[in-house]
Amino acid sequence: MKLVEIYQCLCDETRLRLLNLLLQGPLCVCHFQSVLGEPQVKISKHLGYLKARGLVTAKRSGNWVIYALPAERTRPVELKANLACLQDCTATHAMFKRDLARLKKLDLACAPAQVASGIGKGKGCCG
Amino acid sequence: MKLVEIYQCLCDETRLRLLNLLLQGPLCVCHFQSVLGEPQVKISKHLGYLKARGLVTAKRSGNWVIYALPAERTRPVELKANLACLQDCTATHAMFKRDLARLKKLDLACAPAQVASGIGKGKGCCG
DNA sequence: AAACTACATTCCGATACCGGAATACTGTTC
DNA sequence: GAACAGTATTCCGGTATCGGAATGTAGTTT
Repeated sequence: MKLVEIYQCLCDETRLRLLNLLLQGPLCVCHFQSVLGEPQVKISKHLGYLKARGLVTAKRSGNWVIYALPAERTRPVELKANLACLQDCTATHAMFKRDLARLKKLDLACAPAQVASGIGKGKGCCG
Repeated sequence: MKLVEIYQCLCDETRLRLLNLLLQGPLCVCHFQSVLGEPQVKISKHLGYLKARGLVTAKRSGNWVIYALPAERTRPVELKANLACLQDCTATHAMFKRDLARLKKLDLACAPAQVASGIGKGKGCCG
């Protein structure tokens, strides 16, 4: 993974918000939609951009697709460093804090553990 | 200074190389040219890009223009964090290390202290 | 003031990115 | 299998960026 490619992923505000949320753990697309309040196509395309460059992974689970940061052990050093830096920087900014607050208010009906156990399937995810 | 604007400055390889060099101290344009081996217009435009966004400062000194990172005390937190992160990341990459090695080999005839004292004026800068 | 050095800007074509509308795809429910 | 939910992709216009050639500008030397 080239350093400049990491920065290319970080140079869009929507992607920064997505990654900021992912620092809390895996999430499905509808969570991003409901937290960011942006249209589905926009979210999906930016997630695709990040995935194509290895900054996130995706796995399908029923109707939903769960996005996550790569496992910590497999993260290149530059990515670790920049994610840590990003977390520091977002911690003090209103928009990012607001996103995290909204995330906590979701019931996370399709959070990975619950999806795996079958809870929430077909019941809708984020209302 | 917005976080995303910092990343927009970091998402080009030439600009990463320029900033990596500036972490060592102020430099004039001809130093960048001779270290990077890139045409003048390319260097100048990227420095202009960084200057327009506040990541570097420029002051003229005779024929030369000296570029520098903003004074440490005036650097926004996000910039400090990202410059530190950048320095960590470049420290282990061949191209960036090679640039630093080349920089050390220059006699720095127009280095700020020497320019201020009049040494080097008109004698050419980087040959 | 003419010639020169160092640097910036303008003009141009090529490419990448961004956002939205519409459509396609995948898996589930009835 | 038809309808549905969640997600991805394609098509499109607008805009930003990038690099190079040519030209412009500021300051210096002679």
